[in-house]
Amino acid sequence: MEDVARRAGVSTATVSRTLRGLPNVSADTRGRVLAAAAELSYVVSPIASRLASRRTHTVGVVVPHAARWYFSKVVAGAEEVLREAGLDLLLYSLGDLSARTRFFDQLPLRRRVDAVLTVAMPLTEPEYEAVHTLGVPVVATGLRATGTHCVRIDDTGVMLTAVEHLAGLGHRRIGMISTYADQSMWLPVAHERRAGYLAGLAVTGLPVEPDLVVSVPFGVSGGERAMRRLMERPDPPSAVVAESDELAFGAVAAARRMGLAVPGDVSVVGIDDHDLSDVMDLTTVRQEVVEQGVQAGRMIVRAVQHPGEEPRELVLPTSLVVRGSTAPVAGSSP
Amino acid sequence: MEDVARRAGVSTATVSRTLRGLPNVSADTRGRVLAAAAELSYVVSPIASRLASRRTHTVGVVVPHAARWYFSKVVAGAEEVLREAGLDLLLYSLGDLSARTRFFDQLPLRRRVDAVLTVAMPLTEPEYEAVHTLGVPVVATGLRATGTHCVRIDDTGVMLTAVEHLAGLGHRRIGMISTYADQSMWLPVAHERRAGYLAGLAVTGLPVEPDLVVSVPFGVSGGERAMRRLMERPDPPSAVVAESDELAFGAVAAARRMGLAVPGDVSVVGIDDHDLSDVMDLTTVRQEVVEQGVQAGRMIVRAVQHPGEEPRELVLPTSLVVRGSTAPVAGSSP
DNA sequence: CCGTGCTTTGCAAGCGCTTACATACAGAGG
DNA sequence: CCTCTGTATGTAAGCGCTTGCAAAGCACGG
Repeated sequence: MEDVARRAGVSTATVSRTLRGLPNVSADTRGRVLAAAAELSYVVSPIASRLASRRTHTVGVVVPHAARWYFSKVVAGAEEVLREAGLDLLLYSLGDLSARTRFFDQLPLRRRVDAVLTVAMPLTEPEYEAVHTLGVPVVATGLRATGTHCVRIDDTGVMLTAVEHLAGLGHRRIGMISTYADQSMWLPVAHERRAGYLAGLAVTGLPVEPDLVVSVPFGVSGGERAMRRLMERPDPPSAVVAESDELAFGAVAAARRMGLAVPGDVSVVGIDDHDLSDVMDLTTVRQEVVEQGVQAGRMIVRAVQHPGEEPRELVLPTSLVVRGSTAPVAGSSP
Repeated sequence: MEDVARRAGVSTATVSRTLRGLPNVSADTRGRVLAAAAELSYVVSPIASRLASRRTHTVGVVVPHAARWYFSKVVAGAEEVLREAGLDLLLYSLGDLSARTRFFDQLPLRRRVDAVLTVAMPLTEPEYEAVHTLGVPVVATGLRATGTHCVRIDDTGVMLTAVEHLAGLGHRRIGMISTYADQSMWLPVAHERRAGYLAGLAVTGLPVEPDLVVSVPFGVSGGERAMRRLMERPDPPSAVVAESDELAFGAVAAARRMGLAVPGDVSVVGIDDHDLSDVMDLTTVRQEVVEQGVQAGRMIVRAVQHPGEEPRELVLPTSLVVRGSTAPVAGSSP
């Protein structure tokens, strides 16, 4: 920077101001500085500038599992807008429980970030407090959050939509594939979607049969297991809603492997509109995952610029996508 | 840090040495310092330490498309080992061509990283030079690289395996779904896999029919389009290999939508063993994608610690996974 | 011609660490 | 008892920026 200053015939302070686009630099000076910087192909050292300005220009993004479809989409969406805003993104993938406890114990984000983005991470009370000792704004995606900004979808609503769709096709006995807490992650979402399922039954006047809800670990193989459990019953349901498309994929596969036709013998609907849902011909309720990341990124940027604003909540719309995995119930009037 | 020093009755230099685990600190002092740090719940400021030590402790990871299956897996694998080694990971998702040119023009990694990891990014000569002006070690995954470390699979070998499998089932006319350069990404991989396909034909004594190779953009819908093109021919092939599982998914879906049974009318094999390949019942050649990330991460760590070592190349094994999308050719002896 | 209020620029003190170098001290060897 | 090594610690000079404050320059009205 000193070289640039010398070449432009100004002080380093002026170079600094110019390069950061501060207003109180004359056009003439600005030109000389920019020229000098270009000639020397100089870029400021972000590290030095962070130390001096006491801002990290970094946001911590913590996800349960970076490689999963949902999370990688959200992260990709957020990455784009954060980079645009000049913020670095520090990814923490918590993976298993031990990584999670270590993370919240040691809080490696201390002194490293200006904001935190949690992606579908329900925080326990102590975890919540731990994060807040960082003293930086927090934005949550993927679930309802209190006390922080958040962007999410209507998790009960999506399930309600799914059930209504099936009921509209004449299905009277609808099973649900739910998940149980894998390390207490996702818990609230599972809960809300289950509530949506129940609400759907209520709205359409169907009876609740608790045995028709089976809970499995998240993932394709969980979906398979759940489907098998449902369809091996003496009185299997004629339709099944799954908490997510990946579970639904497993369900469809399991049904076919059991010799059942989808949707002939059983209809299946998922939630997400996963990249492969079209290929699987899966009826689903679409959510815009990348968009959630983008919006979360915008919230982060706002929060970094104006800390201490009222927590804002953004609920993104969803929509039913009807494909070939659902059909009128067998035996209904043609 | 000063507070810790005072509390432990030593100088900040000693605190620094202790906290970084340098050897020349007496056990007694070490204990006092650690205790003081713990009591004050002090952690060093990574930023200050980076400025003073002139090392960023950060590695730049550049990928074409962060949200895609392959890339998010590699990144997740690398993230784990880099974090373990105390290195931050700075993700650059290049997305489209304009982002890419901007990236290599401005080189935002300047003064930011101690190493670079490129994931399945064939670099043009100028791009290669640009990256090398950073003066840091570079590791490439997903393709053969010269002049830098790299971890990859045998891209011609996987395709050879796929073709041999089909030939072994009696297929004599095997189509291939290839990709064409979307922004010159992936180019070399596509090339090598096509070479593997041709090698497979040669080895099994099958004739080359250039029309049986169709190139489409990467993705499920590309696979669909390609399959339609192949199967609408007057003389469609009895089997198809796809450059990747995602293309194969599209191919299978397209076949079914055309009323063709898989594998009854046409066998399909992919490359990857994607998370959903099992559910799609797709025969494929498995590669360990997360493991590639892990190994690349290890290489990065080594390279950061011992810069200037000979470029190393690591070729990971692959294996054929036979599922239900391939069967003996119709009309062959039962 | 001088005081005022702007805008533009420079000065210099940090930001919170690391590290070369100097120092102190303890035991070993003569 | 004294020098010689080697280890343990302290001193202080940076690392490369930002920024509060002061100074300088300028136009303007009185």
